Amino acid sequence: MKNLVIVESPSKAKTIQKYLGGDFVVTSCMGHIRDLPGNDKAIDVANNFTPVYEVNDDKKKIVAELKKQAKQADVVWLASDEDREGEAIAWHLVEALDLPEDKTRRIVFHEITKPAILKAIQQPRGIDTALVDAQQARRVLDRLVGYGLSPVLWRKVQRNLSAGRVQSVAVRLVVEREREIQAFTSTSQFRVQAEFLVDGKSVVAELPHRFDTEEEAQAFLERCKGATFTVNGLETKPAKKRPSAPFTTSTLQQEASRKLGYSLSRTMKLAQDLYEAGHITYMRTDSVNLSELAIGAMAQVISAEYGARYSNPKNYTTKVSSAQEAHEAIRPTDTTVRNAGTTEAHVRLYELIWKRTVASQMADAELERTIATIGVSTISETLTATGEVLIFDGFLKVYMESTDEDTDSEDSKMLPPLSVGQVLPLDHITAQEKFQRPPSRYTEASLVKKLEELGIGRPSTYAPTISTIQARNYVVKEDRDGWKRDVRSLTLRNDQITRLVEQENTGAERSKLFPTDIGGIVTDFLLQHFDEIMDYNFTASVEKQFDEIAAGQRKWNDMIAEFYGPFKEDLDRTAETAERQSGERLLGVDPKSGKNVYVRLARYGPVAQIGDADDENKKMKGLTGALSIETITLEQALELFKFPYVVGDFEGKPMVIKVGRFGPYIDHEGFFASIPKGEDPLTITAPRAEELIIEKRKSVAERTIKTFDEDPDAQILKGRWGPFVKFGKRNLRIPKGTDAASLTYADVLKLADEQPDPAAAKKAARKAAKATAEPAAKKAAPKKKAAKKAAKKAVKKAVKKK
DNA sequence: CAGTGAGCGAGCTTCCGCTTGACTT
Repeated sequence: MKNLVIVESPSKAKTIQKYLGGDFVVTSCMGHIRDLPGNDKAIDVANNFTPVYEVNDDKKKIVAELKKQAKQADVVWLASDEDREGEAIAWHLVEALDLPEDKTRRIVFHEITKPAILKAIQQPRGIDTALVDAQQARRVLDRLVGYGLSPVLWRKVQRNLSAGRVQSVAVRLVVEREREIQAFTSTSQFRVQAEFLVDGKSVVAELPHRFDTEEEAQAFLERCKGATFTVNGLETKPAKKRPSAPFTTSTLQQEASRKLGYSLSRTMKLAQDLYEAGHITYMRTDSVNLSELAIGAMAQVISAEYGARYSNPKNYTTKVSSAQEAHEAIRPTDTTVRNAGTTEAHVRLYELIWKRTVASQMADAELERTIATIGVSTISETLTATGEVLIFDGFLKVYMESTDEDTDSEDSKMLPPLSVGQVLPLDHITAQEKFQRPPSRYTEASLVKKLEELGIGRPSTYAPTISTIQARNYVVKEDRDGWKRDVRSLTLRNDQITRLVEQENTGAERSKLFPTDIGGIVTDFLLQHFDEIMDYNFTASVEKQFDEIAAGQRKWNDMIAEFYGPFKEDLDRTAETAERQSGERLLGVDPKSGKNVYVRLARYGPVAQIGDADDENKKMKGLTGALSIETITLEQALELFKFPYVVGDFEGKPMVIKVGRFGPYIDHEGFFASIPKGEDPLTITAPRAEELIIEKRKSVAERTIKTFDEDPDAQILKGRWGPFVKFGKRNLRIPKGTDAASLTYADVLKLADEQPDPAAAKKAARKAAKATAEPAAKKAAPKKKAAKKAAKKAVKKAVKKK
């Protein structure tokens, strides 16, 4: 073999193989191959923060294979991405594969096109060790921060929690936004709009200022009685709309969320599939750059399809300062392909990418905006009517970006032809009460947008980060019901003023991010003791230092040492002095018992408590639904203690309303039915409870394929991925091609025997760990760690085998 | 899933960023 080329992704390897031909073998390493081990030996703090790297467990096979191939090759070309992480991957490959310098070449390209690859081969270089050092600084800093802060949280707040440079700031954003919303008091104003009828067409004009009170609005309408309305001025201005830049990871996530309603992980999975099938370029990118080839190809498609006037070839420059631009923007690999993808969801995402990319290469839309000033004979103030006419649609023919804010500005309409001095016949004037909107809650995608603006996180981590903060229960993605409020309006028609009070729904949310109590408590705790890391500019400031390291102006160990000194002091001081955080609040006094009522975070979550901590007869109830420690009232807390109660009898047995870990439910002598969110468990009626029990029975029956007389704990059920056997607490898989309904109890026992029991495996692994650890414990501690690791592996293996 | 919450204490948890599959009830 003459040449071995190593890239990061197998799909990329396949494409490049086509461009390079027979003298080259192109293969992939699947991203990072080595990393710090997950223990406290990973960084030798006392020795200049020297990191210890290990080949990742899931990369051992790949590394072995690459090593073999590298030995046989004359030249090894390291073609990992052209950024900090990519440079580090190349360096780790040199180290892990023992590559001799004289047969190793480092090459880079930021687009996968034949000319770019061939050019790169002509310009090989060595490893940029300064850039590698910048990556090491990044890696070590993140480990020190994450593994430094998390244990403090275990001690001071709750077990299994985590903190880190990226996730903790993401949570902070959600927590602070929620507090802004809670603190927001919505004031209203009256907006005045007049509607005229000109040749059967409606012209809507607005008073530029709003009234704070109904009385002022009323007074204004009174003054408009009997007035004539005349066009005082007409002004037309040309305007342009520009297409948006092609997609990056973050903008794709935002648009797929807004236009298609996809979650981050769904979008990324679909994009990955399209990428692997060769339909789109790489989907984890921060660049809006398009290759020259792509721009040329698109110009042809646009001219052919829409006419030359619609084509406006151009490249975009990124506005994101943290961008490393190792790849192109996300675009179709072949613009002539209008449809791609195997499922409806894939097709829709591809279409979105196609339209966005093509639109980016099209001409601006041209508009004409008209502003008419309308005088009112009885007063000095004027009304304004605005209209918009599309002169040339340009890129709008293909694509229009949507926005996060669902503004209630009416669509800009066309105005009928008007002339100065023209008298407009009034149909009516309405003063409508308009409430100020509180800041909007984050969606997954808008939180990513915010993080990107702050330079926090990378395209490959946006979706996982948002998943992590939900997995840790710092943040929940939920729908919330709104509430009704009165909206007043006054309408002047035929010199008569009528007043109307209508109800509107407000505050309803869909798929928005809400902080949990634990999210709030952890954020406050970290802000109090580690304000530097929680600062929204922390990442930007360390990034600047990483850049200095990359430029060779600074040694990475020095930078880390400078950071770690004060950080370690904060860690130690906090561990020693900080009290355990429970978010406890005293709500007031229970009128029945005269005891204090508290809310706080207990072991299994937030609780309300009647009685002080040392009260032997204190009572506790878990907080349910949307109740939170921060906002719960005394009345709401006392309501919780009304459970459990009997709502009525059904089939001779009582229906008891209870609140469990997963919310309110009906206990019908051991048969459980949840009370849906949005229904108040305190006012539920007996007939409704019966209905819920019957519904639940039906769904259980539908789910059940077969039961066994021999063992009521064994059932064949329908699951999300087809039929499976529920065997006590275990779930057994049914081999492909087996008719689930025909399984006998003996078959079930056989399946149980064949398939490993993860719980038992875990137990066994623990035991094994203990057995090996105990004799070693006398001598040396490190061996104990090794045993633990072995145990962990054994569990993983046992579970995997299944 | 389904009434938990004391106290003791063993054993455990955790970061960010680069990649795919394997797997999910």
